[in-house]
Amino acid sequence: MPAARPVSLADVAALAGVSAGTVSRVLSRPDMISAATSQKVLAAAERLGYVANGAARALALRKSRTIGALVPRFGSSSFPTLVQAMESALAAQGYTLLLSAPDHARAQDPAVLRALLERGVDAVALLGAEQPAAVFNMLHQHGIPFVLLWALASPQGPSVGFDEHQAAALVVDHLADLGHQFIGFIGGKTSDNERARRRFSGVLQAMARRGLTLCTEAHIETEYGFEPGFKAMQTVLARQTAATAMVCGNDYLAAGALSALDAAGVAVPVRMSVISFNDNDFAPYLHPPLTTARVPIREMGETAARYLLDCLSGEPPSEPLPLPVELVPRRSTGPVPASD
Amino acid sequence: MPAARPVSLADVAALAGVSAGTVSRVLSRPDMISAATSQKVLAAAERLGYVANGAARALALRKSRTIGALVPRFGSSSFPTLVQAMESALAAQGYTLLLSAPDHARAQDPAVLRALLERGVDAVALLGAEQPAAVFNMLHQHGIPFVLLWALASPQGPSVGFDEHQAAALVVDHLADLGHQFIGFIGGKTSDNERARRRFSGVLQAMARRGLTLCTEAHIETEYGFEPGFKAMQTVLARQTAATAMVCGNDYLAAGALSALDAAGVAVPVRMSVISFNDNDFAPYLHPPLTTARVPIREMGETAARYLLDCLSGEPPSEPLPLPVELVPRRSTGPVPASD
DNA sequence: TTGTTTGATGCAAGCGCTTGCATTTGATTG
DNA sequence: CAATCAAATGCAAGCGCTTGCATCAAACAA
Repeated sequence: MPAARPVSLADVAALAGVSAGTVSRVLSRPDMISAATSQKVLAAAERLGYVANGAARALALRKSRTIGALVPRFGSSSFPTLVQAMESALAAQGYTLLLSAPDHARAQDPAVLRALLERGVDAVALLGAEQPAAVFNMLHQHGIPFVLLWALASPQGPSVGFDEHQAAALVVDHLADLGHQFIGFIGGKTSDNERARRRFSGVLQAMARRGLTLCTEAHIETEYGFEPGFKAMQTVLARQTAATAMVCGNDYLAAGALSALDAAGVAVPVRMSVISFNDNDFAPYLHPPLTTARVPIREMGETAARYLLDCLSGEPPSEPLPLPVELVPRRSTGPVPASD
Repeated sequence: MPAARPVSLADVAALAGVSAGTVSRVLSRPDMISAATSQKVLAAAERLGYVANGAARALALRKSRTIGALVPRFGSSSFPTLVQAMESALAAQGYTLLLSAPDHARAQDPAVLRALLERGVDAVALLGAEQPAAVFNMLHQHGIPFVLLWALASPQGPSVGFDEHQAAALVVDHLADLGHQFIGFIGGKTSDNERARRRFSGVLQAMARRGLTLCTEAHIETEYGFEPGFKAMQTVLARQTAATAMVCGNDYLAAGALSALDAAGVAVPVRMSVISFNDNDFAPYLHPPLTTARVPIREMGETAARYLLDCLSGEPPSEPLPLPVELVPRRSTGPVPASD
């Protein structure tokens, strides 16, 4: 039997024989109230199955203990991990994560942010530093704390991320140290993905620093994902390039590539090395286990949460430091094949 | 310069020279208002950068256009896909998903549901049919629509899911048809996972129906995940069982198992077949590509969203039908090896 | 012209909770 | 015993939005 009208503070107050104000205080500042009354009130609340009305509280308090996260669709990517880490860290402080996961097309739409603000979030986390001006305006106008995820030292605002160049250097140096000179790259679309763009330019720079150049025949831009990685690798194979190593933009692409290599009977790493970025959970279980630059995904989520929480508690948080990246050498990379 | 006080309806009204009520109507029932006033109001709102206060609206309307989802931590599993599908379907109708992802220990804690209710969700989706009575009580008392995910025709309430027995039959029949008689099983902990339990019993029943029995030597229960799958397979291998096929509780376990088999030099499917459930995105890219029973994960999310939305729009939704499962044969299964 | 009708707006009462301030009560002190 | 004080509680004013009802002004009919 659905309650006709949900139990309100006033109901509890009536049952306990006190005023609504008192009930409110029992619930939020128990030390202000005598033990005896507290008991009564708590008992009444319990008996009635009272559940506070968050909207009313948010209205009165002008805050909601809710944090908005604006992270594009996380079909095949590392975002779920990131999101979960945030959610987890926030929940520990009694905050809730309001998740907004627009598809790619709407990810940059200020209307999405607006929807989040309407829900009354106290702070928001956005993926990436490249947001339309309208977004930053709205944020500032509302005087709401925010943080940019997977970005580094952005002039746009506080960001939590890691050094893409460092990650790229890890990857390229590893290959260079193994003697590879002809290196290909399968990456995400630089045209519509800020992260893919930074990753690519990082790799390019790292190669330049080691006196290497990209094997343009073996360079493909595609969507992120297993299938695209598979296809891209097939294409590269068909081109019979000189590349002895492929760096992939992320582990999804790499997994696809490894699969294509396997299907084509190309031994990894004997005839071709494969390396990538992120170290997603499946990386150690590929064939062969994938060498990859571990990127601090979980840590980004946690750091972002902590930063926002600090903002809200009035502490003066300093901009989060870049998080560490690290090469995880596994068996998909090896010395350059003896030239035949 | 953060606005001292956020722009309110009244501010817009003042600027536009109308009453607050009118502004409200312009925003929600535009057809009630003359075009001229609408223009003025909209312009004023625009100029002020007005963003509605959702708490106030929720308070006045007694609904929030927010749906709560209670899904345990989704570290390594299919839940992100499910959640995203829901989010996506809800967003299309202007609803927001409020995600609550407690860790395993708290997943059953009624306090978590309570938190969701406090946030004023209009409906909620829960993972699994086995919830504490307190949870169902709270739901009923609040007269809030809810749906059970990944459950089937539960007496507890409306559920969206698929037939585990059918899925198990698909898997077992496939193996039986290939001539396997000695079959092992690596599954999740039946003691604390309702889904693992159903999966296991489904497999058992399907085997019985085909006159097969579980190779108990090759039966291991463990956590879900790559690593546990890897370890479990190693254990099975060490036991030198007669099993010629392993069914795994999900693709994560199977991927770990395949990796262990590969490391041990056991050819798949020549010397051992591996099959599992779910058809996660990485399944086609394992070595070898994994035969698995595809389970309607995305569809469950969408169906749940639709069901809840129907409830809220006052339509009399019928309990969702079981969704289809399907075997996806790939290369990790093959005929039983010639006995040596 | 005057009485009707109708569409467009204004008014004001909540929605349930928090909180500053006033009040009450019992304890404490001179 | 009266005066003083502190702790505990009640009161009531919002928080920003929606909406039923009253009002008002054109537009129309008579």
